[in-house]
Amino acid sequence: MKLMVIDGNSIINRAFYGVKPLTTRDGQPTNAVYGFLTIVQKLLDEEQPEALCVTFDMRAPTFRHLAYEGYKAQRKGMPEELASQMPLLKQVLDAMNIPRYELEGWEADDLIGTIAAKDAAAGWDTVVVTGDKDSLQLVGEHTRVKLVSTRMGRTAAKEMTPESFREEYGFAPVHIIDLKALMGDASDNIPGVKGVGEKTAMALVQLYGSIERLYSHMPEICMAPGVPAKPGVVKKLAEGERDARMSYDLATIRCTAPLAFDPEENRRRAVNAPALYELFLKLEFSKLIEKMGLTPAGAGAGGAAEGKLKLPALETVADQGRMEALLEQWESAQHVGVLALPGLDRVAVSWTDPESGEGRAALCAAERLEGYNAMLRRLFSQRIQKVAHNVKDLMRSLLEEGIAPGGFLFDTAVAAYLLSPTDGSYDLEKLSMSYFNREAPKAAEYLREDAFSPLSGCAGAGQAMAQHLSVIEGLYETLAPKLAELGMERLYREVELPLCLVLAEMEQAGMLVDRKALAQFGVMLEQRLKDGEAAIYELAGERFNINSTQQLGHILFDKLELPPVKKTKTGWSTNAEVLEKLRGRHPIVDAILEYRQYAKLKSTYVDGLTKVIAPDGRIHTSFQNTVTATGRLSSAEPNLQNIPVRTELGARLREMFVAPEGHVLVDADYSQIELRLLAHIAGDAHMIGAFLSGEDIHTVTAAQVFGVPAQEITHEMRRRAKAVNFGIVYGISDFSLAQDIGVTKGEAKTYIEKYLEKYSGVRAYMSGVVEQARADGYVSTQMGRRRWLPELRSSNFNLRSFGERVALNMPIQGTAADIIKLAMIRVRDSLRAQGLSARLVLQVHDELIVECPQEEAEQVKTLLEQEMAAVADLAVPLIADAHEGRSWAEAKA
DNA sequence: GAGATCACG
DNA sequence: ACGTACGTGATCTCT
Repeated sequence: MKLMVIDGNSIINRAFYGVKPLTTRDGQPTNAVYGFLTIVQKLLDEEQPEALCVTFDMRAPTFRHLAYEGYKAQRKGMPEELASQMPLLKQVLDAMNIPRYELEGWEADDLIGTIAAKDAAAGWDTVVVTGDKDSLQLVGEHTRVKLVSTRMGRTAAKEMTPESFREEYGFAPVHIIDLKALMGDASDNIPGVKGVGEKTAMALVQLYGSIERLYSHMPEICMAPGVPAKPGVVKKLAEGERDARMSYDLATIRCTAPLAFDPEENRRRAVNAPALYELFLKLEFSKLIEKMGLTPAGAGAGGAAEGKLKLPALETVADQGRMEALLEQWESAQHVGVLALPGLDRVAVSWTDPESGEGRAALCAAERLEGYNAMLRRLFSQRIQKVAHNVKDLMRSLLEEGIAPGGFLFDTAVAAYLLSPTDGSYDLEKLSMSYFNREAPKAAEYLREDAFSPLSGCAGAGQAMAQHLSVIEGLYETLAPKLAELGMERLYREVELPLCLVLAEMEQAGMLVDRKALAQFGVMLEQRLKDGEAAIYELAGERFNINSTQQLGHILFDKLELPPVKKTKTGWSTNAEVLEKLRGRHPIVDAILEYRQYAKLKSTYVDGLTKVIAPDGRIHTSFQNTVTATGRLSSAEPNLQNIPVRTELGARLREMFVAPEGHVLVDADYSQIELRLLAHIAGDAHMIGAFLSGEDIHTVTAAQVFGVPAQEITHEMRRRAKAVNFGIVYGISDFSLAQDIGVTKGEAKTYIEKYLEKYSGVRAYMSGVVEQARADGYVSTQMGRRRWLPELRSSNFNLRSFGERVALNMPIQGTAADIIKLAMIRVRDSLRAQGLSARLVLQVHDELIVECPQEEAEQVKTLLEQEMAAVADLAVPLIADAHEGRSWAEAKA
């Protein structure tokens, strides 16, 4: 029989510092509780103990629990974000029917020791789970310790048995008390013997074991082999004997706490599911609810928060007459909800019955209805106001069917994204849970291949669509007022929503690819890869998988004995930066760098892109408008926003993106948009002046930083100034700047100081925006886009620093994103208004690409430059430059 | 599924 | 005393 006892305080601490901040909607931190449950679940799976309990300290956490967080944490005691989670954890444990023990005046350690002792007496084994090395003294025949550590959100547990302990320390576990008696433990207020440190103490304990034996052998000590021959060790030991004995007592875990404990009473029990469900709802642990299959008490009874969702009565539209009647109702309804399958074979519509006020829904299927296509045209015209989830995708489907989309009133996915852009995903199941505490079926219910096949009984699929429509309706009611409340209505109505159509059109347009040229390029790369591979095997003296960083590391650092430069979590780093440093030490390094370049180009670009060329010879990316934390778009399947350009060979890929016969590509990009926005937002007079003068900003900055006239700026000085400019926008540190441009930390620091001295408005902005963000809990762009920053209130230094850098960067990157989004809408509308057949095909953050007939090129260039520049009225000029070419490579120049 | 690497702004 | 720049997506290896 085996009992697992968890050191509650220690593990919740590890969880708190190891798991990124997580809060409920109203700001209650929950990361420590969540992390605790994850850690415990993992260990339970591993150990499968018959019994389980948790111990807690009955007073403020001891210093040692916080010791690894540094003295600041010690001094202040437990941070509020953690303290507030303690009662929550206890509630969760109670709901899970896991016994917990705490005793006035006794530390968790002592309780654990007592429990282990009672287990042993009852013939049970004990597994102690803690993050705290002090407990190692308990390790014995019937007691193991699992030492838990968390790094970067990953938990690892190291198992300590008498054998593994002895292997690591060279003495029996119980002598860890003697070790502490000698060396002390500052974090635990154990003095130890003055003048004896870890080295001496280890040697002595390995030699003598207990201090008892040590003191009885005092005279021989100075001659003993292995003991550091420090003069006066004997004297110090003699003088410190009292301290040693006192420390011994302090370090000893007391296994005699007055605790009524019987392992039998701690056998694992089923959780109290309704209670746990309520609690997890409160904590917004929807994933855990799902994983544990929890359901509310008396399912269907309905809690208070569920009132917002009403399941509409569903009908299946059977004939054209009924459809006609419905369309009329929808046209006079204030709004309807729509949910369509990707191919538009089926569409479900929800609305409120004007007479009864009841929720209704109708399901229309292409296969069953004559005039289905005409119905779609009417449903998706301006005359019916529609609320949908992921409007862009729906519009794309419509465009593919040749139907002009109109009358879109609200997009629940985009709204949820604007309200909280860092949530990762916004599927209806998740939103239903987080906004209404209500489970929704998985979209797969109706997206499955056979969802509506007569064999599988399609009633379930229709019901699932109806349920999702009820979530869409509920979200519309809930999110629309929230957007207004947070001042994002205009951003929503004038940017995000109209952008959906622009993006849908761009996706549908796609970019033409020169398939043959791409294939040829691939053949050339293939050959170089083959040659490179052979050369590398030759230089290494063996064949191995060059793509495996592990195997490559072995070759470079073990076999060829090159000096490792940097570590990763799993071994020695072999990235380009490292290899660059090893250049010249062995010819294999250059060969690998080259090989890597070819491999990347071949697999990601040549092969990757070839795979996704559509039958029309074009590549249709998907623009994601609910992904980034700053408001930028992203591009996926394939990503067309990271096509190579920085190296000559890579840039050849852009020759493969071409315009059709008689057409050209026009590429227009903003000049230094982020730095211009920094100047504008910070209101920095000098930087504004620099932009107004029209000089090269990096050269001007170099002149400022290095204190020499602009004419005397060298290439290297400009390069460094450019790095400082970028660094500032990212929330710079001297260390990283030094790393980036290859100077010492001191020099980097001087550059930054000089920079901020000259651009004092920037300095003021940097401190101001962080301070404001701390007060508000968020940062925002000029158009009101928001990013919440719970990190700023974290007591974890790294997280807090990250929050500060984000606070600096997001308003700049985000405003640039807002600007180009607005520009896209204006450009698209102007192209139409001017009757041009030119169309937008790509956006790459500060760059727009238009495909147009050759004869429209001049007009399009002017239009792009003007519209893009006119979007924002800044304290500095906003400039866009356009070029044309037969390929993207040509047009970029 | 996570980590390492590398492509872009 | 901390660890080291913002924002993405794709591919490959390895568990």
